[in-house]
Amino acid sequence: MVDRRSGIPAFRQVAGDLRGKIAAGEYAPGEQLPSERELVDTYGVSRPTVREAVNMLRSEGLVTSEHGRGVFVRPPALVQERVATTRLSRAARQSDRGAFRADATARGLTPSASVEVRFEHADSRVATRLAIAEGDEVTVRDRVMRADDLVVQLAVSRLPRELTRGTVIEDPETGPGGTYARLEDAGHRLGSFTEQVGARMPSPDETSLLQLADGVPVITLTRVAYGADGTPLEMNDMVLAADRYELSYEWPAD
Amino acid sequence: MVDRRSGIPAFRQVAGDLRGKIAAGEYAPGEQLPSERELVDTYGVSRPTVREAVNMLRSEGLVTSEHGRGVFVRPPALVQERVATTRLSRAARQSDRGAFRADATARGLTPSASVEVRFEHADSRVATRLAIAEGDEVTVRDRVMRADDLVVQLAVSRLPRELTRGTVIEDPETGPGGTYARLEDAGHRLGSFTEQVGARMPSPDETSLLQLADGVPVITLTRVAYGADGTPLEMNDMVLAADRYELSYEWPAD
DNA sequence: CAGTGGTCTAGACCACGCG
DNA sequence: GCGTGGTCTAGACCACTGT
Repeated sequence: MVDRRSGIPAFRQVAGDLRGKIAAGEYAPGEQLPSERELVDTYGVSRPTVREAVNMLRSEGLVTSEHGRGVFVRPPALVQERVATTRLSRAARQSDRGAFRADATARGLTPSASVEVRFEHADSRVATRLAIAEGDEVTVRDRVMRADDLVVQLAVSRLPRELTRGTVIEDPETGPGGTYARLEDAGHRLGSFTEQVGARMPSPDETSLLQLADGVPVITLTRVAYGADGTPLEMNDMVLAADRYELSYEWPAD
Repeated sequence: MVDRRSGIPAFRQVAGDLRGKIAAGEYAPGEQLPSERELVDTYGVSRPTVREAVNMLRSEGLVTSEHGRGVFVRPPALVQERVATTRLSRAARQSDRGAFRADATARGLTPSASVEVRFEHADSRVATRLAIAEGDEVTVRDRVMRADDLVVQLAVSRLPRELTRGTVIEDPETGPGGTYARLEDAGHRLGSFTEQVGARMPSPDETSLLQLADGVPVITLTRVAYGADGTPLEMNDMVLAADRYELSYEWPAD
């Protein structure tokens, strides 16, 4: 029963109580919560009030609701670690068809990807990152990556058109080692990488593409690959489901 | 006006329409949306339906509502970049009082922090990361970091008690260069760092502490500092507001 | 079929900001 | 005082899942 005189809104009290019971393990992961109509009786509030409480928990990622079935405590997602430094090593590049395929195969999943290649003119952000002039032509590889038919990652890769003309980088299929291997074939030896990491809530498009549950943010990742002389060769904007990935970096102390 | 026969819920149509107008710049950043009662007339739906649409946009981080004032388009937050490799260099360590203070000062902000030191016994996660036995004593430094009195970061640092006994690491104030400098003073030369990055929605506690707007996730960051011989010296669990930080990493291609 | 969550209404009253 | 968002009710009907 909620305390009417406390000044705390009823739906917050209900949400807080349920949250506490989930944290205490009273409702275990995967377990079903009492139905909304039961909660109405338990707490002595109306159904919209109960629903507002449940919505709160959903947007925190604590529960999911399934139409016609019930509301369930979300089991902790299995995160997969993604170690940037080793997965992009030259050795890894030579052994397989790009880092993504290598990762998935190593985990016993069947990787697949839809690739679409197009060409566009650099906007200011792209021009800055690739150190080219605004309006210069860039090759864009737009990829949707799946593991066992579940979309796990979106990636948009951009390169100065000069670097890709006449290479298979302008084909959907780039062959063993992926784009980076083809760049090195063409004489552009890789020198270094940078990655910038952020997080935000997904757009509705991303929610449906990545099949995200409520309350799951996306990790945004922008990688730039530089040549041995420091020239930017490629930038790659990636979007990952935050409940499925954890990024890992390592570097020497000095 | 919503289309009643489309099968798309009314609140989604309203949310979609508003989202489109925000994306198109029809409602510019910082600008006020029409009041809920106006939207009721515009779309021909009830007020709870309008509110559900607005709630959707809030949990996407697109708008904020201010009681008694109105609903406003959220202006893009100013992110501050945080380059892991350079900010933790030995040079940076010698010049100031830890990386956080150096960052804030460089940006013209007044840094402050509340530090609380306590001792606890390692649970399985901590034991694994620090390569000690479960139950071993660890020194815990619990910090709330502020820039101009705004809380920007939470950090919980843990070290094996053996390494800190008799050092100022067990005091709230660790002096120039912070914990890492004191570890090196004690003969524990740093060898490497690892950082694991994830994202999730904040708990209610974090929301109020970090003064997070709706629809803003937090970035979780676990750093482990290793000695030159590979022994873990410290682990640091950090929580950052995702709309205020962007992490940056760089490493050589091979 | 019964039970679940999903959508929606037409109100009511409260709390806050501002002129 | 007036307009704003915040909270809450007591229903109604729909859509989906299971038996």
